[in-house]
Amino acid sequence: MSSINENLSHFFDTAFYNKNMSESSRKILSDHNVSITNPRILVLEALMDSQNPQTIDDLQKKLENKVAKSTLYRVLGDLKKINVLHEFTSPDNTTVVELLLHDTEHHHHLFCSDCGEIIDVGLSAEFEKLLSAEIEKIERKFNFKINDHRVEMFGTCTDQCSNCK
Amino acid sequence: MSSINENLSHFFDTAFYNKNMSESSRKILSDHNVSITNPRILVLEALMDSQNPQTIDDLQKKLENKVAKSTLYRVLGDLKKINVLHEFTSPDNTTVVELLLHDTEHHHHLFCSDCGEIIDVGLSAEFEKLLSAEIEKIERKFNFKINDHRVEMFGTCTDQCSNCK
DNA sequence: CAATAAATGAGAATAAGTCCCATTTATTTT
DNA sequence: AAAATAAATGGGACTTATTCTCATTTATTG
Repeated sequence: MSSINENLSHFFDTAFYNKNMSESSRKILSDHNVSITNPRILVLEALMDSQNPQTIDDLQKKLENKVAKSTLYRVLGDLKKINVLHEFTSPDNTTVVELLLHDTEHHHHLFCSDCGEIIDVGLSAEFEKLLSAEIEKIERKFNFKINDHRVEMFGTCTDQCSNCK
Repeated sequence: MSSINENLSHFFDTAFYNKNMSESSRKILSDHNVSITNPRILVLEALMDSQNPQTIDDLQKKLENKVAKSTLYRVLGDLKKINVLHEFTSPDNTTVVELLLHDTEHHHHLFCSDCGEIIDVGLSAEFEKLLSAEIEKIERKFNFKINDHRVEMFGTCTDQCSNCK
């Protein structure tokens, strides 16, 4: 319905992942040889609850003290280690975190300075090709091996934050 | 000599800005109706000392306690307010800061995960045009007004960090 | 040059994130 | 399936970056 979900629907096998979040949390853990514990399942469920990046505070609220702060940070670290979690910082310097469920979901971020919302954005395949070419030039110029990139876009939603929930 | 300086030389009117850093610091302040004080001049000089983004720690070392920590943060805030300073966060979650001396110096960042260095990178004018077009599509799709963007590239320098000083 | 306003220094306060260790939970072995 | 072993957790102490407070100093204005 919303353009956000529409835009990102290809990132999820929705039928699978939404059916039973506990089940898919377990699958993520076992697929990566990480032991299945209650706190890990709860954190994964909280992460799955939203497709866009969330703050640590968002997560803590959802978890309602069912997971200790130290455990939350530890679990997030575990998920980063197995590459299912991406952590970055918003323009107002808040740490945000998002699940990466497939390697295919390369995307970028759109930041609203009014409401703070962060929206995942895919760019066209043609543009990504041009960007890759440009990045190859940079690799040669600076003698770098570049293994990832991201385009950040900063602005404001123009109609009463309709995109921002 | 280094490819970094060569790449960024157009960002600076070197003859002017390097001649007398104290003079140009004063000019920056008076141009923006900010009162000229010693701490502000010292911080601006420390910022001018490097063309690439620096950590707060770098600055504190250069300033050798000639400026109080609270004042340093306050001055950085002042400089952000008048839009001559850009603050962002590196992938390892360190706050970095760089002077923006002209509006013309739109650029992007290349992060080395080996040595932590951050390098300013300009992309070709043709590519920037294509990127703008792509961003306009995003504006329409999400009903956003986008006023800035940045491409972040992540990788490692391949020959013993020759680029990284 | 005096009066007023603004900026600074030093350290206390806050907040995000990490660390430690005794207890609990998962896994492996028998 | 129970015991033994290994791993994970909770809770709070600790660390570190940044902000805040306020008495003093420095700049600006009349």
